[in-house]
Amino acid sequence: MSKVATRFAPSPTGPLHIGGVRTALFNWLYSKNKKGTFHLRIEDTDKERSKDEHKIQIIKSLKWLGINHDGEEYIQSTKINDHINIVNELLKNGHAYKCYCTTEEIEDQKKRARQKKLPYTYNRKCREINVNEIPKDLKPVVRFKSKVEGTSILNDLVQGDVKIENITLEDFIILRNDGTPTYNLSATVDDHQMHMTHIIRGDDHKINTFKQIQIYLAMGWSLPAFAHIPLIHTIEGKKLSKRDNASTLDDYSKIGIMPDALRNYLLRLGWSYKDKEIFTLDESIQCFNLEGIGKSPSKLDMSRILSMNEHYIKNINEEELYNHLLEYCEIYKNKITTEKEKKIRASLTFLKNKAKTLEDIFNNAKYIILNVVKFNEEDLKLIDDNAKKIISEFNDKVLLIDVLNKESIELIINDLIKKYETNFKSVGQPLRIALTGSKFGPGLYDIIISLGKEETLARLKKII
RNA sequence: GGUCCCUUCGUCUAUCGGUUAGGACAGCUGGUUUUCAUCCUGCAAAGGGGGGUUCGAUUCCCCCAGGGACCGCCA
Repeated sequence: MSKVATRFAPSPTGPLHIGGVRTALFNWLYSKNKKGTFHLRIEDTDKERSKDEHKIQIIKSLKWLGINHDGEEYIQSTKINDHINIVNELLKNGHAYKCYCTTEEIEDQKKRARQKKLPYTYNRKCREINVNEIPKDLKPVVRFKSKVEGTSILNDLVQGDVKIENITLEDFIILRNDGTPTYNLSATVDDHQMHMTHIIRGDDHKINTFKQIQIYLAMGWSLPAFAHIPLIHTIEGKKLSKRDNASTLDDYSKIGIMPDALRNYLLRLGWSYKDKEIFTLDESIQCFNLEGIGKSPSKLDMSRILSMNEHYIKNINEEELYNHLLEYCEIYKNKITTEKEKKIRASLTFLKNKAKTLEDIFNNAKYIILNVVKFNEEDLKLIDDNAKKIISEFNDKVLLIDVLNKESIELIINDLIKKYETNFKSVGQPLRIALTGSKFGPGLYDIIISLGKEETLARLKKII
């Protein structure tokens, strides 16, 4: 048994979406579990739609998630000559033929089939074309001579044995009339030349697999194993498409989802290992297997992504969390300056307890990160004359104490509550607004301590 | 329409013929609490329908229904 080799083969015609990421993840995990290799192939043969920026985005996305490919990226467009050579061989050994039917002709047949409500397959007209019937002025396409009789069986590693009548497979085109090879041919040749042992891909490729197996057979190549994983559906139950919202990795990183959390979520979407929910990267490699992949499609559930992220926020060490936050804020929010760093680090323990995302942490920490406190009218109204009096008195008392800690602040607050015969809210809320510009956020004592005496007094002064 | 796949709480899933059908997320209670949360109690919530096989089916087989994928000179 040769060493396991898997690949992920996206086309750079759009940003990589979450379904593709999961396919990549499964391929990567499988190969790593088997101590094999994982490769990245860029299928950029659609010159019209392939964009370099998408290629870059794909590689960046995989890297962000911690998926690294072995070896160089395999660029499909550089192998076109190899593909064409195989087409010629297929032509030579009688497994393919030139087809002179025009697009108009084919379209017409399709239309007629639709009207009669019959399934359309190419009528194989050019299979046995006479030499003198060949139109001189037409450039032919090359079609693969599919089997007409018998049944093909795919021993799928996820779905089990899948049978199909060969007659339902049409003589698919392997070379266009402009001389370029098509997907099924190129992918097969590449997989063979890359020595892939396991092809793990979306369920939507199943028919392609039957076509591709025929090419392997015609060339006398040994077959890789195939596994078709169920697709991810939207909440409406439809295949995830590039047009769907929130389906690229960037959409998730933008709201402060961390790569490990998304990786863990994606792992458990359509795959299970008893009741285990949380997998470190190493554990996921250790535990991953094809048997655990479910057969039915699964729906994307944002609240689970969020709660997974929350779990990681609360459980990874704070050094690591801080680094994630630093990077996140720099890219999407406001950069955390070095002088703020100390304060943020010291406050992370309470900041993170109120957060599901890095964005939540940022929002909770805004009063530290931003230099200016922004107020809104509504909240400002809550600081009435009476409140100002309390704030002013609080200010005076803070001025007198040396050590600002929970006990000393609590003492002052409690005194004020007693003196004004009121409750915590009417003392705490105006103070909170004065200091942070918000009714919500971390605990008041935490806010004051994190700000420090000097900054606290400075902010209070602006209100009173 | 043809071919293929799928079907357990709202969602992700466990169960590999015998269970009070388990867990997680979301939901709803109650408690702690300094706003908002966290945290801790608890509750509710599922085998699409019909036939078989079997002493016994969520589990095996068949049919039906529902959902999905594919049906490009895109990949």
